[in-house]
Amino acid sequence: MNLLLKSRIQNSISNFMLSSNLSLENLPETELSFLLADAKKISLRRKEILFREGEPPKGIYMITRGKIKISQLNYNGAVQILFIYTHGELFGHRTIMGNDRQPVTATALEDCELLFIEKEQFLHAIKSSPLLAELFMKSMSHEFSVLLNRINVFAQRAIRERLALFLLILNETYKTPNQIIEESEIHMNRNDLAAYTGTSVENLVRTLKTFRESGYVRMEGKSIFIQDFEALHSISGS
Amino acid sequence: MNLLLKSRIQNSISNFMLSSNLSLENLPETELSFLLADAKKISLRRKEILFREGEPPKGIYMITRGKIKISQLNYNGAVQILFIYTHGELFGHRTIMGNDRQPVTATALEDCELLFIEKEQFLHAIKSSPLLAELFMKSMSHEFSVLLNRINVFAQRAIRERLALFLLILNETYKTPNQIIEESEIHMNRNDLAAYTGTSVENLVRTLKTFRESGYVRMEGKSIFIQDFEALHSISGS
DNA sequence: CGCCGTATTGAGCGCTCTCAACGAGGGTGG
DNA sequence: CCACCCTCGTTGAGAGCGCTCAATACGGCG
Repeated sequence: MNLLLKSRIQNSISNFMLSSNLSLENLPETELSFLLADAKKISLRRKEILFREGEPPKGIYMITRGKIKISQLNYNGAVQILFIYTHGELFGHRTIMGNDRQPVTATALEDCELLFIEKEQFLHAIKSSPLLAELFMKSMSHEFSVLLNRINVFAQRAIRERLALFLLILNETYKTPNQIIEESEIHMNRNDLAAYTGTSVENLVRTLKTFRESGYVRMEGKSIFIQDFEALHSISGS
Repeated sequence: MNLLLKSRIQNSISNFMLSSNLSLENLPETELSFLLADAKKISLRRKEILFREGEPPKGIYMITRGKIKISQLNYNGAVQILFIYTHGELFGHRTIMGNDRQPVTATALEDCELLFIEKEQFLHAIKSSPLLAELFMKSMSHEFSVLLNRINVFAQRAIRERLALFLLILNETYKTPNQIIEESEIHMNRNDLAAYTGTSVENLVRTLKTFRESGYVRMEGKSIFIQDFEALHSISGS
C-alpha cells in the first residue's frame, strides 16, 4: 500500500482519535516512574466492569494488556460506546481533575491487565511535577478538538460514513504491539460495533455487508479486516 | 414556576453546557487581573468573523458584551454550531494549550466587545500561577464530560428531543445580565438554530411548530420564548 | 442432538432529508 | 410613496434512510 496515502489517511483520522500523548510510550521516563510509583495491578476478565456511570472516581488507570470500552447509557436504554482504550493508554484522569462523578462506564472488552493509581497519589503527582501537569493539560486540550470533531460526525454524517470512519479508527485500535502489516484484525461483536457507530445492529450488519460486497472489507468469522483503506477513507468524508 | 423543578431542570441541562468556571464572575480577583493585565479590546459587528477553522490561534478571548458562535464546517458544506459563548465567558484557551490549529470558526452573533489576551501572555500567566493552571485544568476536565454527553445526544436522540434540549440551553445562554424572570428571548435565526440542533431548516421549523401548537413555546416575531420548561425537559430525555 | 446467544435477512413504517414553491418583511432605488 | 428585490421563514410533497419487529441462519457448548 502506498506509504504517502497511508500516512495521509492516518493523519486525517487522528483528528478523531484520542491517541493520547499520555501513553506508556510517550511519557518521559522520570515522570512515568513517578506516576506509577505505587501503582497497583488489576486484572479484569472479559465483560467485567471496572467502574460505572455515576460512581465517584477512585483513581486513574493505565492499560498494560487488553482493551477497555468506555460507554454511556442513554435514557431510553441504548448504549453508546465513546472510546476504546488499548494497551499503553491512560484514562480516568479527567474525571478526577474535574471532580465529577463518572460520566461513563468502563468495561473490559477482553481479558485485561491494568495499573491503578489512587486519586490522591495522582493529584499529588500532578501538583509536584509541573511537566506532568503540562503534559496532561496539553493532552486534554488536544482531546477537546477531537471531541468537537466527533460531535460533528454524529450530528452530520450518515451511518455509512460513520461506519467507514470508525472502521479506520478501529484498525488502529486493534493493532497489536509491534504490528507491522497495515490490516488489523478487528474483533468486535456486532452489538458493540453498532453501539460505537451509533446505530442499530441490523443497520450496521447491512452496511457492513455492502462494504464486504464492494471489497472494502473482508470477514473471517466475525472479525473484520480492512482491504481498501482509500475507499473507506473517501466514504468517511474526513 | 416551581423553584424545585426549575433547579432540577437547570441542574440536568448543565450536564450539556460548558458553563465554564472560567468566567469574569468566577475567576478570583487576583488571577483575573493578572490574566487581563495587558488585554486588548476588540469590537466586532454582527456576522463578523473572529477566527477561522485552520488558522493558528492567536490568543484567548473573554466576552464583555454580545455572543459568539463557534461552528465547524462539514466536508459536504453543512455547518454545525457547537457552542454559543455569551458575556463573561472565556474561550480559545484549549487550542492554545493543545498547540493545535483552530478546529472551529468563531463568528459574532450580535455586535460584540471582547478582551483579547495574547498567546504568549496567556501561557506565561498559566505558568506563573499554579492556581490559574489548576482552574483551567479543572474546567477542561469537566468540559470533557459535557462533550461526551453531547456526543451521546447527537448519536442517539431524535431531532425533536435535541431541539427541546437545545432550547433549554439557549434559554440560559440568552439570559441578559441580571435577568430575573425565567424566560429569555431566544433571538436566533432559523438557519443557526438548525445548524445548532443538527438538522435541516425545514425540519427545524416543523418541529418548532409542533412545540408552538402544544403550547411549549411562544413566538414573538422570530424570537422564541419557552413557556413550558417541564414539557421540554421531559421531551429532551435528560 | 438440542440449546442458547449472536449474526443475518426481510418487511414495513416513520422520521428526516431534499427539492420546490410560496409568504412575509425589510431595505433600496426610482 | 411605491415597486421591486432579497433574505428569511414556512409549507407541501415525495423519496430514501434508518428503525423496529419478526423470522431465520449460524456456531459453540453442554
